[in-house]
Amino acid sequence: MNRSDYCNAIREGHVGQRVTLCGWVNRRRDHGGVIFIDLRDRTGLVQVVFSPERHPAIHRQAHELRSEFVLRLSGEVARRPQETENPKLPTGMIEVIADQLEVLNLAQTLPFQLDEEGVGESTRLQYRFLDLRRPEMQRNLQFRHRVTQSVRRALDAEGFLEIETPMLTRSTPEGARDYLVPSRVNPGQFYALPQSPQLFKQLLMIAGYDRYFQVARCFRDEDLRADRQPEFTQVDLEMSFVEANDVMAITEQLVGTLFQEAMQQTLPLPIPRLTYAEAMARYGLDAPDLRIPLELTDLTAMMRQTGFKVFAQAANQTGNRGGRGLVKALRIPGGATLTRKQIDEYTEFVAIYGAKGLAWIKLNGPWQEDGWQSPIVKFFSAEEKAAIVAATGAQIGDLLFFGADQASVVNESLGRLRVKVGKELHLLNDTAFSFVWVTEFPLLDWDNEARRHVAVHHPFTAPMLEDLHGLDPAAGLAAPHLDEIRSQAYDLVLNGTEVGGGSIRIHDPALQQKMLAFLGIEAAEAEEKFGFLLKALDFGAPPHGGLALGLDRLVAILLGVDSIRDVIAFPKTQRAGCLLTQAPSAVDPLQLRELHLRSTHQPKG
RNA sequence: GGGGGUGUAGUUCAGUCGGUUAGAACGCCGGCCUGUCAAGCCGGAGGUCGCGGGUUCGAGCCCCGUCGCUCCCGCCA
Repeated sequence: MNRSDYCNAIREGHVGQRVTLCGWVNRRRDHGGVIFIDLRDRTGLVQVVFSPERHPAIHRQAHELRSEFVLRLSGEVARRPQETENPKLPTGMIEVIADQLEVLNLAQTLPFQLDEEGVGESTRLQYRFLDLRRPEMQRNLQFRHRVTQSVRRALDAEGFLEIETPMLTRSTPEGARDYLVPSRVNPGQFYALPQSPQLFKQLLMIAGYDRYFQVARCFRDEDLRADRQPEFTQVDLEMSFVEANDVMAITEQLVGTLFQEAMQQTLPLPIPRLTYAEAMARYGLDAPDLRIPLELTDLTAMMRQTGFKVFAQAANQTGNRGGRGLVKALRIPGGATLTRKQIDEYTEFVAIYGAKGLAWIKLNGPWQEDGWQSPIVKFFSAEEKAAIVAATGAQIGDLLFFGADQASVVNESLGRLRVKVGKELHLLNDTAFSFVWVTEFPLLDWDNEARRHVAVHHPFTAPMLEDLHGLDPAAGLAAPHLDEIRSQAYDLVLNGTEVGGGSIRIHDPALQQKMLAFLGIEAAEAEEKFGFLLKALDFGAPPHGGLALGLDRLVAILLGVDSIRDVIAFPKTQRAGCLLTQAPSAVDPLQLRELHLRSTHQPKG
């Protein structure tokens, strides 16, 4: 007696047929006489009827059924009697009249009801195997499967080869903290779990595989967020003999295919592009949410001479990139209706990002000077007011927020404020999914703690060659124009979240050496840590580049769920623990000894 | 490392100014019930108020510490 159909497959066309179904008791409705069971499997529900007249023995057995018992049953599919159809169920026109019933397993009362909303996440994670039975989680993981399969089909069709790379690899400097694995065979030595397959995919290009992809697990030992797990999945791809445009075109085709196949939607292509500089100027963030029709206005030039010291000081502050001063405005159309309390809340909000305050002007109108309501308006001349209006396009009824500080603080605080206000005032346009490419990222960033430059993307990212012209690493690391070099790196942004990123890589060994020199990595150190890659570059490395999509984030956004934990079968908590298995855990001292390890941890006592 | 939120029945929550025996809904158990689909009606059981300490005649409530979960900053692409 094997299963003939999934529960949700039964339709009116089956009426009169015998079916055999397997599944869980979703709900029991025992009328004393007739008993109804909703039988559930991963596809959905079907109503099963136990009739005391037609099958008395089976009916008596059905009294003993409880929620989540596992059943196999057979019966005839029947059209439901008139007036008892349930239009809310896809199977609501029919029911199965059970004539055979086998209880495959019993179930204790569940620690939570599967159909209850808002069950605490701790409980759900502790009993994840039950949580995953819920239709919402079934939907999420089944959708994720469709996305993954769609990726495989699309890339296979474009000639990409799926190749696996090692999980036990070597620790490399730069980037995130590694998860380490001690080597038993090599005392005192450690593998690292890969932060990404970056170096291996470059080696595959050098090896001539030309187009590679992998649905790759990546590991980073950093603090968690709603969209960050210690292990996560990337759709990782790399191509030879390409430029940035080629990688972006393939990615757009890939995303377009998965929208068609998994979302049944046609994604408008091509995806619009912004340069990093433009994104920062207009939106303050390198991952702008273009659904929000608000933009920042740069007032720095016009504020150099103002009598308002806070603005003048910021406007005249010099420095590299994020360190220079900036004065910017964010215009909120109709924002004059915001209350003082709301403005105070926004002031607290921007403080999170280092803003020391949040200046504002309400344009109450009618248009005249005393229509301006603001603690700072008294500092501005009539000319300055006119210039502010002209630059921002402010109209009566609007509110202007201002940021004046070093550039990184102004951009981040106003950029985040733009998103928050846009969402809270429901200013989003009706595009459900808004993709944008952000291109021409800076190559290097200054790390104040380490007192050296670090790669914004990673050390193998190719610079834009025109920016490199005439630049000499021997000129020293403090050379101010190092900050001006752009890279051939690009991020894919969806609804204000980075869902992918990549670059054209350096294939010229000399340029790669120069790059490492920019980063303050000595030749000997480079040889020790990246020697295998440097050597490979000497043996006929083709031009190549690629990209990685954050699958967890992408799937979460497409499903409209707030946390990537809801699209991962067995996620970890914010403390990087698993409530189901209790990982991580202490281990037997013998295991440690085999690994040549001793813990220095002192338990609190 | 830092800031915010939170923890009361199996679950989701309420619990007044510190004052009698800590409540509700759902779930669970028992009974009744032949067309329900959040079935219905009647009855019942169920509590280490996260944990530890303190203040008090008296603590779910106040104070200190601690643990878990969560959001954010730092960190991380």
